[in-house]
Amino acid sequence: MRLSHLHFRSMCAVPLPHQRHSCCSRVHTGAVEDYLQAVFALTTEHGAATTSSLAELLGVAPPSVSAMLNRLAVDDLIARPAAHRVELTDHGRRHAVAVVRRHRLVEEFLLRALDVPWEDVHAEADALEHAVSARLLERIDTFLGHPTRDPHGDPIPPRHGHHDEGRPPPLSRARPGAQVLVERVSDRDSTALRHLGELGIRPGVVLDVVEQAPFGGPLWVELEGRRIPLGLQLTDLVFGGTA
Amino acid sequence: MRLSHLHFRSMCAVPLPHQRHSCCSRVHTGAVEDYLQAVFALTTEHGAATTSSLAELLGVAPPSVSAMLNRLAVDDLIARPAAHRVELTDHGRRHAVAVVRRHRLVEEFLLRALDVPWEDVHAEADALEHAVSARLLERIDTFLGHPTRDPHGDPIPPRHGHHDEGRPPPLSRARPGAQVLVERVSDRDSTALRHLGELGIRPGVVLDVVEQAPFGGPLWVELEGRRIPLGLQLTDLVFGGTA
DNA sequence: GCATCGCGTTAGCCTTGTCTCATAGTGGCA
DNA sequence: TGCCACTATGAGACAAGGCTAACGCGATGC
Repeated sequence: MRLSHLHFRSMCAVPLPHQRHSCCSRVHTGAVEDYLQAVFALTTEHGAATTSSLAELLGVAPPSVSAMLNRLAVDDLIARPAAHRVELTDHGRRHAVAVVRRHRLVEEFLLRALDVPWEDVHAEADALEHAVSARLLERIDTFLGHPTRDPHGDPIPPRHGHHDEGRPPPLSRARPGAQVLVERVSDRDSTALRHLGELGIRPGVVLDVVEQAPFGGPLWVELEGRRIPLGLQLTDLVFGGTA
Repeated sequence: MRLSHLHFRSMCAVPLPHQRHSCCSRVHTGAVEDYLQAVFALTTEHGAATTSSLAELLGVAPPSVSAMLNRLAVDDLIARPAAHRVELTDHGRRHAVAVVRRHRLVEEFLLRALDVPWEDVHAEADALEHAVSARLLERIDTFLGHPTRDPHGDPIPPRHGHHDEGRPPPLSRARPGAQVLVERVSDRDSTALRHLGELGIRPGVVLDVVEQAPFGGPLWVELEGRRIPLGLQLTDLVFGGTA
C-alpha cells in the first residue's frame, strides 16, 4: 500500500482543538475553555472573579492567570470594568455557556450511559469536554433526551437561547424548622460528594432542618427518619429552596 | 461560600494528560501518544517507519518528527537500529498498544452507544482517546462486553497479555475467481470508508472477485448479486483472506 | 504619617510542539 | 564518476502555557 494514496490530513491524529465557532479568529484551546468556565463559575457564584480566585480555582499561579486574562481581553472574551474585577463579555459568556453545556451533558452521559459514580463524573468530564465535537455533543444530547439538569442538579444550558444559571441559597443559610428541597450539590469536592451520596443527599430529596448546633457546630437535618449532622463544609455545598 | 473550603486540586480543570503508567518519568502528552500510535501503525504495515512517513501520516513537517523522535529515544520508547528506520522498543510497544486499545475501544463505543456513523468514529476517537482515563476505559470495555474487534475489523488489544496485529493481504492482491472474506477496512480515509459502507463492504461480508480490468482498471467484485467495480484506492483499503 | 500586607502585574525563564530554511548524507543513474 | 533526488537533521523562531522572583500600589493599622 502506498501511503500517498490516502488523504492524510483527514486521518492525522490532530493535536488541534476542535474549531467550535467561526466568530473567533483564535482557536479556543482547552486552557482557554477552562478559564472561561472558571470565570463563569466565579461570577455566577460571587458576582465577580478575581485573579487570585481564578488562580486558586484553576490550580495555577497568579501570574499565569494575569497572562491568560490579557489574552482573553484581547479576544474580547472578558472585560475588566474595575480593578480586582473580571467579567465575561457577552461574547465570552456565549462561549463559556457553550463549554458549560458540553461539560454538563458529558457528565450526565457518563452517569447514565456508563454508570460512572456520581462523585467521579466531574473529573472525567473535565478531561473529555475539550475533545467532544459539536456533532458528537448533539448525539449525546439526543441520546439523553435533551436533559435539563446534570447529575448534580446543575442546569444544562440549551443549545440556543438564554441560559439562567440562578442558584438557590446554600443549606448553610437554612434555619431550623425549614424544609429544604435539595436542588443542586456542588461537584467540586469529590470526596464530599461521595459522602453526601452515601447519606442519600441528592437533588430532589427533601431535608427537614432540625437544629443548628452553636459555635460552628453541625447543622442537624432529618432525611427519611435519619437525623444527620452536617458540618459547614458540607452545608456550603448543598443548595435548595424551601420545599 | 468561601473558596478555601474546597479541595481545589481535585476539581481544577486539569490541563495535564492523565497519568497512564508509573513506569515513565515523563508524562505522555497527546502528541507523544499520537507519535507512538503512528510508529506502531507504520511498523506493522510496512515493517518500519521513517521520519518522512511519520511526517506524512501525522501531517507535520519532517523536522518536527526528528525532534520528537529524539525525545522518544531518550525515554526509551523507540530505537533506531539503522538509518532510515524507526522501531518501537518493547517498552514503547507496550505504550503504543495501550493507546491503540484506547482508540479502538472508543471507536467501538461511539458506534454502539451513540450510533456515530462508521466513517466518523475514527476522527472522533482521535480527539477523545487522549482524554479517556484508565478507569473510564475499563467501564467502556465492560459496557461493550469486552469486544475483540473495532468497527473497522481491527483487533482490540487485550488489557494484559500479547497483542497480535497481524493483518490479511489487501483486496488489491486478490485474483479473479477468489472468494474473499473481508476482515478489516482501513479507517484512514473517511470518504472512502463512507463509500465502502454504502456499497455494503464491511468486515464479515464475502466478496467474489470476478475480474481485474487491465491497465490499472478496477477490480470487479460481486456482493449479494451486485457487480461492483473497485479502483486501486479502494482495494488497497480492504483486507481479507480467502473465504 | 508611615509601615505593612495582600493583591496584581511585570520580568524573565522553561517546556512542548510546531514551523521554515539551510545543510548534509546517500543511493540511483547517466 | 559526477549529478540529482530524497531523506534526515540542525538552527532558529514562535505560540501556548506554565513557573518564580520581584515590584507597585492601595487599604489598613498603629
